Amino acid sequence: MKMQVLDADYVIIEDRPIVRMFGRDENNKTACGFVKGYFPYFYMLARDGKIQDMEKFVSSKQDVIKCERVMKKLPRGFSKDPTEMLKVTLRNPQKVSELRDLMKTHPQVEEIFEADILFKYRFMADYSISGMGWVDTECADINTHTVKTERTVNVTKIKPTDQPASVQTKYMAVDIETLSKSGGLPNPSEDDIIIISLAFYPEHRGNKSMVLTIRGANTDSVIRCLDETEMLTKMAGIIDDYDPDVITGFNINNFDLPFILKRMEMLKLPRTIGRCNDKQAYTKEIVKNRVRASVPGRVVADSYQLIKKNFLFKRYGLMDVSRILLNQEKLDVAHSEISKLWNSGDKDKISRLIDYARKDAELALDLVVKKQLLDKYIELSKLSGVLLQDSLDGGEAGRVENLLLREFNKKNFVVPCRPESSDIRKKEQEKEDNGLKGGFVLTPKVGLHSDGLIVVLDFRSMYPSIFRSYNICPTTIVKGNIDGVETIKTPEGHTFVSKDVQEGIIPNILGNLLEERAKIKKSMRQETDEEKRRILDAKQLATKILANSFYGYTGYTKAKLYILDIANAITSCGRYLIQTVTKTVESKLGYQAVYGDTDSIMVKIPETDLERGWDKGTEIMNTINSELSGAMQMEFEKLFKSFLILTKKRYAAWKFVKENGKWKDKIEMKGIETVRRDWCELVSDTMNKTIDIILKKGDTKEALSYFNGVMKDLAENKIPIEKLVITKSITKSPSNYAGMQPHIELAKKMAKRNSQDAPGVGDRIGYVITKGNQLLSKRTEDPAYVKEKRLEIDHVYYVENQMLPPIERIFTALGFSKSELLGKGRQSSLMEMMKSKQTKSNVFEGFVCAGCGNEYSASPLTGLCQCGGKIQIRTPTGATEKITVQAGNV
DNA sequence: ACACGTCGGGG
DNA sequence: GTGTACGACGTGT
Repeated sequence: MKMQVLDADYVIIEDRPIVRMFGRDENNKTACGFVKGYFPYFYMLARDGKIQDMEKFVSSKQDVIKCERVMKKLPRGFSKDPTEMLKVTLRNPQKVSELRDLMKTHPQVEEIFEADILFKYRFMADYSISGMGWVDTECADINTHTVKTERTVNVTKIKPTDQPASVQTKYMAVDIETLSKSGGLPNPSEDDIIIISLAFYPEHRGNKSMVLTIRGANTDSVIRCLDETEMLTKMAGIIDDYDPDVITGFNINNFDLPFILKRMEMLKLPRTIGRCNDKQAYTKEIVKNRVRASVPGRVVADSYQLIKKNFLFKRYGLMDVSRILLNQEKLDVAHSEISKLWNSGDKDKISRLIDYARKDAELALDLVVKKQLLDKYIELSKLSGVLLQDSLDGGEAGRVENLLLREFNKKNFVVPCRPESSDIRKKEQEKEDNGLKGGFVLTPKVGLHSDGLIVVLDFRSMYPSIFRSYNICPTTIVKGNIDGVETIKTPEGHTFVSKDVQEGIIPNILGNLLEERAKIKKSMRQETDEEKRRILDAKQLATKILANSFYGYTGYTKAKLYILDIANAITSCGRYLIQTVTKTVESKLGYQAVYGDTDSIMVKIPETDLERGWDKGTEIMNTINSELSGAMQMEFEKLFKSFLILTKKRYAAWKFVKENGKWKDKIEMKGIETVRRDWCELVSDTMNKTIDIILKKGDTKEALSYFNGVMKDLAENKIPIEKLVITKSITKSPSNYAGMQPHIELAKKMAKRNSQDAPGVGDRIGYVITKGNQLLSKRTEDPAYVKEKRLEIDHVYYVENQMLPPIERIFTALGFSKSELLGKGRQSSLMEMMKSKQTKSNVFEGFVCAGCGNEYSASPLTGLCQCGGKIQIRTPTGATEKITVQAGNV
């Protein structure tokens, strides 16, 4: 039997572990393979070579079934030869941590290795099995009541294999409706579930979705239940019947699944909604307010969490998300409406609620299926080895570690245990003291560059390439002196043995990943099938993500292979390289590098024609690359027609790329936010428009006058109130807020006016700021109320608190002052004026009256001479310049 | 600039 | 389960 590994765990039968692999076989049948006879083990290194003492002690321990002397290579620091250590094999995985902790206190134990690896991952690593990977087995079918899969086998041989056929993954979405007795969010210990909706892909017995309810009609896809117990029992039955691989839903990890499981527990129903009868599904609070669900044999993929990780939106509600991503509308029912509809006794109203619930499940499903949200995670699992569930929930460190374990073991190295919390504190301290310096950021030539093109050059896969070209790895690092071995020194003096002596494991992994990525990208270019291209794209993205994780991993204090010297070696090489390139560009080629960050450089060329700029860019790239080693190369892929840089890490550019011989343009922004949830729409609109004018017309004055116009409209109440609405949400009952918060004050006000329709806990509330002399929080108002009562908007607030902070940054970079933004004319302070005059070779000497010629060393506050004449600046040449001096500026 | 706390999604 | 622990955005000395 061949099968794809969707999930894995183990059970103890007759005091022995049995590994279980869940998935689908080559005939698309759900399958479970039992593997017997595999046992947990770990390694111990003796202090001062006193291995026999340690051996004697540990072999006497209960549950130790084997104790062997083995030759293994140590993971930290280069050593030519392996070291003798003890491999301890146990009967029961659950006893490993106990024995490990005991041995840690033993005086003859120097270090323990690989004693914190999950048993399923220990097994998978030893047999080179990856999550979502395929295995080929020799096996015998068995009958058992412990698992529910269509095919269950005892595996006698297992090895990884290529995918034999495409299987159809089954997805099911869940959504529940509940009523809250207490107001606020429903609570499973007191509120019951009234509706459960399920959506299926592919369809389930001809149904795209089904709804379970305890009120309303009984139709084809609506099942009327007597009570909650029957409803939950039927739900479990449908899950068994449909047997999904992936369970999804919108925020199921933090709401629906914990709620369902808690209700099942309270109603004493078995929570065996996974693929086995001996383990129940459960949810666990990881950190406060963060719950993770686990269903044996299946994968829980929360569409809300996936979208939040993969897309940048202002809001992540199901309503907003399905509108943007699916172009579909949610059937909106306000929370307060749910109980009204439910208790109305009206068939149509209840069926509206049922439709609403059905649609929510369908949308949650569509998000995962149509937007292919799992593709990337499936590829990350295949590459790194972790199970799909862990690819979805876990971070980068877990993936890197899983891959490192496999590759270290293949080359006869052992992997250290995860550091204890005391070690982590030490490492954090060390990191703080010695520091981990990041990339080099070129001081930007602030302002707008539109008088020529900007050639943008990037190092491709900079950090992974540095690992490779300097053979950087925990296994190759050399501390102190080493004789007779060829080494490579980084510019900052970190030393590694050369590749010919021993190739580092990380450089080797990265070499494979980068090579794989290049291959995938090549086949992508030839692939015409849309579906296949998408998969290839997910694959290349996964190789990139994984390759880029290694640098961060070495500087992560909780990593098994945290080595600050390595992280620093990487960044220092990066800084050296980008600075070398800058020198080449500026000294040798004579161009100006207007900006650069870590692995990129923006070069200004005196050329406005895109085609000629492209040739020039290619020429610059070639010159740079001819001076770099083969492993480190720069790429030239884009030109900026105009470039507005505000500060380090903040810029906007009008980007041009050549695709299939055609130019494509786009506004690219870094570090400049135009959308933020606490900004009203006017801010985002104005910012985008301003940046557009600056970049596309290169006309800063027009941008300024556009902005002045908006400010004028604001002052004259010409801006539609919708554009001024600020939205925040109420998270707890208004009386529980300690401080004064604008939106909470409004909620209170609205409750006083009309308690029925007032926003409550969990609601989002939109407000505007009105004029008045009370505290700001007291001047928040409901936009509808403002319209109705014709209240005045506090435009000063909107100018100072909303519009200016972000937009001022842009204009300051262009040399405009705040007063110009406000449309009051140039009004820079005299101090600034003096400074700027001095730099322009006109040495400032004082002030002189344009009327009577009277001299002043400081300007009168009025800006006018006693005679009434205008004050001007006096310079040694006698030249004067007209300035408007206004009171209050000195 | 920085540390510290809260909120998000769901009904 | 041989185990790990969110991230963005807000406020506040």
